[in-house]
Amino acid sequence: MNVDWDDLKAVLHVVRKGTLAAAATELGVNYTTVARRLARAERALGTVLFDRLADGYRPVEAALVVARHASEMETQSLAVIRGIAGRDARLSGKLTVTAPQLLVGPHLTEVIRTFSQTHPEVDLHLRASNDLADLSRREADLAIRISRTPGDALKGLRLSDQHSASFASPGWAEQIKNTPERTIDWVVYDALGTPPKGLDPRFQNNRVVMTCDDMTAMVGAAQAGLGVVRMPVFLGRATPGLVQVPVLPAQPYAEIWVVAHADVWASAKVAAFREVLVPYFKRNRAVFTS
Amino acid sequence: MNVDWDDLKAVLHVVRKGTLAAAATELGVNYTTVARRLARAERALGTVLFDRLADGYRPVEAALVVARHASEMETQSLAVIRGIAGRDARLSGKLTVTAPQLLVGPHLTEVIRTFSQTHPEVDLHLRASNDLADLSRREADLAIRISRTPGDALKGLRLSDQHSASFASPGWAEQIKNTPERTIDWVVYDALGTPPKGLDPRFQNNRVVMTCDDMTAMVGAAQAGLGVVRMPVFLGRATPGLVQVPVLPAQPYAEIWVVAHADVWASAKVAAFREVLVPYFKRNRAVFTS
DNA sequence: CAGGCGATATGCAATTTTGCATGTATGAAT
DNA sequence: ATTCATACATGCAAAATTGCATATCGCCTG
Repeated sequence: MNVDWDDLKAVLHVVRKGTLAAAATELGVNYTTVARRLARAERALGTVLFDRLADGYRPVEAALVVARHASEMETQSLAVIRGIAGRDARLSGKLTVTAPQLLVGPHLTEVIRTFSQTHPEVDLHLRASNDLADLSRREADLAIRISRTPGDALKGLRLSDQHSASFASPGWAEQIKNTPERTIDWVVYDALGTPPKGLDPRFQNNRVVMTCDDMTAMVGAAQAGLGVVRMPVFLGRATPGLVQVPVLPAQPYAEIWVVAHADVWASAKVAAFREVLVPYFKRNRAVFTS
Repeated sequence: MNVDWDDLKAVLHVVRKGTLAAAATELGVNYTTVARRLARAERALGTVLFDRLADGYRPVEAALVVARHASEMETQSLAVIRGIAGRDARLSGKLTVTAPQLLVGPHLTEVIRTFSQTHPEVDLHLRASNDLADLSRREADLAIRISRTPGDALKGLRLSDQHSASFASPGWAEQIKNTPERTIDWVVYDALGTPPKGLDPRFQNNRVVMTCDDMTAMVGAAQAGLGVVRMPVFLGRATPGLVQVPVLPAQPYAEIWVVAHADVWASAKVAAFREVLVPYFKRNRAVFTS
């Protein structure tokens, strides 16, 4: 009575994805192989695990039992990878950093330049991304996030306060200055849907002209003169074609954090990167706050 | 960054056993294979895991990290096996029962006869053994133990009280009856080392003639007339060539329990076996107590 | 009701993994 | 010093696993 651990992994992925093909893609093998691993697992456990349907493999209850434990095994295997990475004392090899796209251009490039001059042996990968890269799966070693929460198993350090303010094209700035009573168009986040709270009382007429789910796009819209956008002050100031407008006074915004999984926080490369990153943000605090 | 789970298993076993050959035996593969799996794991993790010494593989610290997590993976894989076995509703297939050797002859054979007549489809395996079969590893589904403790993750049911008393060969019985003042020789467990507490005050001269670590051997010694042995009453009464002697009055002894891992306790075959076992001991309570 | 899509099944060949046989090194016992 | 036992290293052939090409099945759409 002995099961192949990798067969359990196959069961786990088929339970998760529902089809052989999807599971195979995740596992990086041919789906035929997945089918055969399932068959082997069923033989080893002496029980049927899936109903073979025309539209996929449907797990029977026993497969859910397997998947529950296999999932815990996966957690442990990820912990192995992090544990090894976290003990890595070399200042060489791969280091993956993830950061919001908009922070990269104006700021991180400079941090990265300094870092790679100091540590030329490190093979630095940057994932510019807004989705939270999964630090548990070690898709990135270190993340720079605009958020107050470091997350559960993660360790973090606050890099900087931030303020936001309202920015728009010079045309809008002119109009707002000259005729503050005219309607002001806003481009806002989907999640909000309305112009921000805390507007200066001089400006009474505000409406939303567009909502959007991506700040890069909103910056583009603002540059094109579509309306006013609330954004972090570092971004508005650094974006050509935008000027600050007094509609929304500067107000606190989400802080900037650097976070990593606790297991890899102390590793040499991650620590070395922090040693460049933290002083940079300390020096440039004025850029992020009003 | 992806590790083969079975490679982690290889690391675990080599850490535990210290040599390729020993780990290979446990894994049921050739040691060459183990060596290659370690090499693959080291390549995948990008770190050396073992010092290759002439007298074995010595784990470096990173290997201990791996082993810690792999051990947890092993626990989960065992839980899978038990979880599947525990859901098994069939009254067919393999069922492994373990019991102390000395209970088998006089009693369990009858239980087994009844069980296998009622459930002829069950492939019953009996492991007569004194060492606690590892119910976590499912080396047995169900254990009959002489002990008060069901154990940690185990579920149990008390089958019977037990009393012990002193037994010896008819020659000794004669001598004890006629000349109670003469020295009485004892054969006792290693763990004790001295004649039992609670002797009848009529018998003042007692000495240990031999200590032993196995009850079967002690029974043999008693039959051969070496001395008096304290044993469960069911055993003394059922053993030809032994008679009870009044040196040690009957006194409580370890209870008889049936235990199983909680995961498999409710499975059909284990439940069915209990349904024969428990009434048998209920009916025969008098055989085990004085 | 024909055709296309998405999903699984299966035979066969390529590749990978495994085991065996043999060789080497080290330390303990004679 | 020699021998023996134990443990690892490696080349090669056998066995097992894998991927590919192709076939099949059911469903939805037009």
